[in-house]
Amino acid sequence: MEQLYKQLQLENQLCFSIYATSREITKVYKPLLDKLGVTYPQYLALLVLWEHETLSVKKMGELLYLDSGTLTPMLKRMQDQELVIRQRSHEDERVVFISLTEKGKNLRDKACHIPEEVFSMTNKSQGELEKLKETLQELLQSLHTYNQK
Amino acid sequence: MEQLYKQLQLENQLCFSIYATSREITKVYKPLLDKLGVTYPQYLALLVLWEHETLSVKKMGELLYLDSGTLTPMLKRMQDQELVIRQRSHEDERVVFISLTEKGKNLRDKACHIPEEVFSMTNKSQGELEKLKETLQELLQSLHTYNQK
DNA sequence: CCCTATTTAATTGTGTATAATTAAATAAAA
DNA sequence: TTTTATTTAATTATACACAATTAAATAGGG
Repeated sequence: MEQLYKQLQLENQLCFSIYATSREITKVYKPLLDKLGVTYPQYLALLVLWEHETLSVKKMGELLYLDSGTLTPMLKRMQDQELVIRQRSHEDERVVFISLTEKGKNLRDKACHIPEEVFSMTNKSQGELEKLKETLQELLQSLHTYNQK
Repeated sequence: MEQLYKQLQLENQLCFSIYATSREITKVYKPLLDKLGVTYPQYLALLVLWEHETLSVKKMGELLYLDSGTLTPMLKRMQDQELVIRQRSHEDERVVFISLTEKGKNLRDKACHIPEEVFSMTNKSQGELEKLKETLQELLQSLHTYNQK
């Protein structure tokens, strides 16, 4: 039983180190994203829109692992800020396409230097972070596949 | 500029792989924690209480990297479920101590097997996950120190 | 063609997160 | 001792997250 209790110690929880690190990263981004007027999840939406130009809500949800309960209100807030346009498909009225406004497109240049600024806070080498990212992407795939079943 | 745009691709974002993995892990825990009647953040609170018996809200916040705006309402919900007791310190009326009820203590035995069940979903070796945890703990420390300044 | 199943967003309700403010209590300085 | 600064929770307001449900539209089978 002692051995089992030991596995419940906070210090031994990989899940907690991921959970806490994720929130600390969001805090590092905060002052940088405040300059752009967006939150961290909104920044992720911009990343995929800068890459894809136009996306359905469903496709964005697949890329970001978020569902419509999260995306719909968030994208409406981004529409209010005139960062994105939401329009229903004519071919299939169930589908809503999201695209960038000029204002949304222009934020890309202001965001360019964010990755290196965040990198400088980590005290880690590029290689170490690259390795970490790859391990997490594999883990993410395993867990996501399991959660889909 | 192309090089800078490339760094904004979702696939190149370590931050996103941490963020998405964290949420997928929470989903893996969901059915296991439903049996105990708690959420994932509530489970983290139980982990530290099982280790420390009694804690102030401040101390719990330091351990979990959460502030009173998150903990106060969460601990009130846990009190409503009769998992914890909240009582103000007599020495310093600003301090609120949190301790476990019998019901809260007893959940420990039901939680014992959760870590190994989650482990089995990862498709990774113990060693690989241990290494991942250590890297993340170092990163967490760097980011937290930076966020405190 | 009609019925059923599926797909897709939106909505609703609950539970975190966090910044900013408030309020109470303690400690420290003048 | 009186004032000032600090500490600690609680409160408030905003923004995610996600499960579950709803509603509309499309697709597929008979």
